Amino acid sequence: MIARVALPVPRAAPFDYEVPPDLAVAIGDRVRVPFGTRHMWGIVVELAHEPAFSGRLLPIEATSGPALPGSALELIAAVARQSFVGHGLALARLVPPPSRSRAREVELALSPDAAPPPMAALPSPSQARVLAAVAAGTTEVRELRKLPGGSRAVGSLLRAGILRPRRLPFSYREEGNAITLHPRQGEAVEAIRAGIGHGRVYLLFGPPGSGKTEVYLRSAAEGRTKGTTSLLLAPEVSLLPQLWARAARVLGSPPETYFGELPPGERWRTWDGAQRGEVRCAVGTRSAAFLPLPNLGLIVLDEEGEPSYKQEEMAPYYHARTVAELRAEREGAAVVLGAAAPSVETYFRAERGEIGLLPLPDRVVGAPPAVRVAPRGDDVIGPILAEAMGRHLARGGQVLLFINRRGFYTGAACRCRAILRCPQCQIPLVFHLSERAFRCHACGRVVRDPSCPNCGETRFHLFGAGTERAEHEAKRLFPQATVARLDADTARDRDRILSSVARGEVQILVGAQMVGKGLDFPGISLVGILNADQLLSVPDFRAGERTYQLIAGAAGRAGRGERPGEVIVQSDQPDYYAIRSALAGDYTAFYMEEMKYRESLRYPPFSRLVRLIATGREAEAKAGSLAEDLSGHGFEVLGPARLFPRRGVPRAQLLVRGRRDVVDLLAHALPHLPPWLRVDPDPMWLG
DNA sequence: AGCACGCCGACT
DNA sequence: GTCGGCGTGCTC
Repeated sequence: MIARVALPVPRAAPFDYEVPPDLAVAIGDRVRVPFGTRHMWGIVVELAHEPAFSGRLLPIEATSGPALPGSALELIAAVARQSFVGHGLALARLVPPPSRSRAREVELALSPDAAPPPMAALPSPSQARVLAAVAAGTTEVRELRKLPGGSRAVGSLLRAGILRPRRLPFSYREEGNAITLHPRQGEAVEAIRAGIGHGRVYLLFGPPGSGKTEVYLRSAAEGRTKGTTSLLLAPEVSLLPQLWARAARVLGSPPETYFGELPPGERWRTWDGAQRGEVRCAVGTRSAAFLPLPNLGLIVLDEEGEPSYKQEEMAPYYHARTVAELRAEREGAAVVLGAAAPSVETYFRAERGEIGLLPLPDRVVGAPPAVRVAPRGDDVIGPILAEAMGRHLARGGQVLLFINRRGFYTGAACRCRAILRCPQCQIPLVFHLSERAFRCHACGRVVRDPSCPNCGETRFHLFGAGTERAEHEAKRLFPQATVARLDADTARDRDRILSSVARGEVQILVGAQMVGKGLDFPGISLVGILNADQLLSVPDFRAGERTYQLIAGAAGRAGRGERPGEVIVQSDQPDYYAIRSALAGDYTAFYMEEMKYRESLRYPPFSRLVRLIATGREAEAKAGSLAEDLSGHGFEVLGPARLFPRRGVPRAQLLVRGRRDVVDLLAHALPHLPPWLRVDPDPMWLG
């Protein structure tokens, strides 16, 4: 018997190995094979009787059992093809390696009113200390081990079943109360229910507070009665706790979780549970789109326009939406794309009837917020916003301040007009107060005592504002208020920060990207968007769309409870269409203007773009000759354009513009990618 | 992706 | 003389 094994090497085709007679190997199994001078783990993609390779075959050495089912194998093969990556490499990056999950947190296994443990399990003094600490709220195993005799006691208490690993990654809880559906919500659930098993795709289009989440969850519950499984995706880990808690309420049992930063053991546990058919519902971020749930009935992408659904840092480049739609085609799952501000491409498809449009016109949670614009001026928090903050805080409301940059000052300029840049990446350095140092947001380099590369000056004019400066200003203006900051730098405390916001212990929350999305805190009555203009300063064809999404999304956080909401957008260009229509909450007005712009410059959805990135020495020259080559084959090529170097390595890019089939045509024209070239179909950003 | 093989510059 | 630079090419 011959097994074809996909290995994590650039080449697309699998390698043939002999299956030893005493080894049981199936398609989708992870196997260890000799490869050149070393050994590698790969995945069996095919079994055959005759080898396709004429040389001598080596035997498979070992197997660690099923890594994924055949359907997921084919799905990943399709994604690998579209992103010009070898099947084995894509598998290695998308399928988690088997890993034992070690308990990081524990909880008491017994409810307080349960029967006491039998005599044999009576705790020793050190066990008693551990139990007392757990009862007092210490759940981290690392902490418990520090107690006298703690290391051993935790182990024996786990073995005895008195403690158990805490599986639920979030402490956030939501009080359960049944919600009656609005008629339009009911119609949407009914439509989605009919699409389960038929691979239909829907845009669930409704303003913030129109009850989209309830529709997703009721649809998942409908699927459950039909015996199908569901996958609920959110664009950001910070949105998972609430989605998880609400899913647990509506579905009656907590869903599984899956996202990139999950500890390896937990990731594997969810993945393996899914392929064994033990998972009926999972929540996660974009990588969860690949979870091999059998009998998949529903995939939801909440806030489908969010760019974080696209993997763009590392190959394989994929969009969770296209993965979901591939699964709709192959597995019959219904796909629900939920958004208040959908991507222009998706709304275009809905308008043309390519996908179903399910509108939810009315807000069912709270009243629409009053939205005002205020000049930005020189203040981080201008007088109009400050006045409103004082007013809302005095009435016991919570305030959310949104700013799209991290750090304290976002730039430093020398007398000689030079801007302080990262010596490796060439992008402007950002001053962080927490470290009293400059940081490069591309490579993470920390620069403590910079000097101007031009004139040697060591003093700089610092300008611009990020989350740290906004936090500082909020504390200065309202010293009696508790201010918290949530951005990538404080993300490891995300759970704690969000819980204290939910409990009302935080009056002012300052945040970047991650707070602008679907967070649902009834106590937040005022949202301030500190610098709406900064959003537009990105020279990119999606800048308008992004501006609309961020303003509409942040505004949607206001007034979800009893108190009427208020939104203040600081901008010096309030008449720019993306800002004007976002202030009015009028997506279709934005869409019409945006479509004129996209059509005039033939940007998506009026074309399809593919981004080709060359890296290494002579990147620009190589990209240039590739451009000539592709033009000669009839492709419309833009560029080459030089990019900021990555880790000191020069980069250049080309854009290829074409019709729907441009990716297939390119794949034909570039059967063997040189190692210095990456291909990113349908890029989110062009820079 | 690694790692070996291979052919040209400065060193004990 | 050789130690080592990293340019090509192969791994079932």
